[in-house]
Amino acid sequence: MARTVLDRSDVVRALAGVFRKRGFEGGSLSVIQQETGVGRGSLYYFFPEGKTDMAAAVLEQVSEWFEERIFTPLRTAHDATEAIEAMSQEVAQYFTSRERVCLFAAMTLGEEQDTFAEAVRTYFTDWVDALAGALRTGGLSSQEAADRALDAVAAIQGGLILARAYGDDATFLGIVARTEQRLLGPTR
Amino acid sequence: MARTVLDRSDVVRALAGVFRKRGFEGGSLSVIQQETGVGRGSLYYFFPEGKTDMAAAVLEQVSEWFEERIFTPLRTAHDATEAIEAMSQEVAQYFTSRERVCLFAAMTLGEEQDTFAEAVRTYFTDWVDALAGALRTGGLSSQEAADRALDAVAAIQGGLILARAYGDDATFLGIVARTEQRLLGPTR
DNA sequence: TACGGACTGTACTGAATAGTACACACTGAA
DNA sequence: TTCAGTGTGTACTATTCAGTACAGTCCGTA
Repeated sequence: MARTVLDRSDVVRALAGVFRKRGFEGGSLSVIQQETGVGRGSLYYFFPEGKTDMAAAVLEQVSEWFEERIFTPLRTAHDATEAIEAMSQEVAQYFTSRERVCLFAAMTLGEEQDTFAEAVRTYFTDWVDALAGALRTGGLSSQEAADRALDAVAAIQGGLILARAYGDDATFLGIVARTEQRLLGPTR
Repeated sequence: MARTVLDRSDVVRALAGVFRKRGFEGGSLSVIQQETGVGRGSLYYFFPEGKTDMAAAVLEQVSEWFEERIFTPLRTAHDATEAIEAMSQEVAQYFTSRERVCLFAAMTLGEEQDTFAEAVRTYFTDWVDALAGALRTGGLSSQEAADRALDAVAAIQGGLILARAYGDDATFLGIVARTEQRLLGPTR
């Protein structure tokens, strides 16, 4: 009976797509089955705990991507300006190619809130802290760096909401560009 | 059999609470019944189309609140600074007393996206346009006003996400305060 | 060739789901 | 005191849901 053989990370990628489109609660097992082409058997083989396991795996994959492409570069940067420009570019490309949805932000809503509270907090604090570190490297005070970093991450997340509301990438890209300017701008 | 008699706006307010806590998909009819104390019969009496009707009614009520307390004051303001300070205060109080959830933002996710796309777009454009108008009154160029207004609304929305992620109102209030400063700050 | 582990599809179960039907109860007006 | 209108609670249905069970299949190794 077995037809196509997939490995776990393929399934996780497919799941991420479903969750981005339909939300975590909206993506029922039947929908997941249909849209990923992965059967019920395989789904429960890979994720014995069901949907919760699936969401955790997806979040972990997203987390790894950000760690590798955003957080670590920010942390190890010698040139703050370069690092922040790189972040903007990566972020812009990442979200415009993924339905303009941040799955961690989506997990702050609804029932699943509690289940993933810690993972969500870690994701955002990692981002904010890494960015603040780069800003301090660039010569900002600790307080100023922390504030700007927090504001920047908020602006990006809010930008995604507006981009979805407007059905428009340009809005998001504009926000990211101005956020970058503000991060690199002079102290008041 | 009938016990308590409610009117529609009470029910809508109760529904808003449920949707904020559990999300739109998460709030099943049984949960809604239980948490609002409104029976199935009444629910379908007030909202014949079911959950879609309920969500529409909730969004309309939120919309009216913002129109009255935020958008109209911004539009009719003579003193831009005052109007923007008032907006900050209203927004801060509104969201901290409502689970830090913007229901319109929540509707940009998941299945319900398409159903309410127009209402969501209207809500955000109304806000951004009203704010941009106030900024122009304050002496900013059209372009600068539009950019700052968009960035401010994005910052507020992103601030809500971070506040939920951190389980912390202070984060949100800080973001709102700095957003206000940026709105009122000098042109570069 | 045989065998075990990794993987897959399908048929099933009990619980929960949205929505319907309807009898009932209050209220104000005639 | 009747009556219509506005609500309200409950029992019901058909559907969908997450999760289980299990037989079947492919692949690498010996």
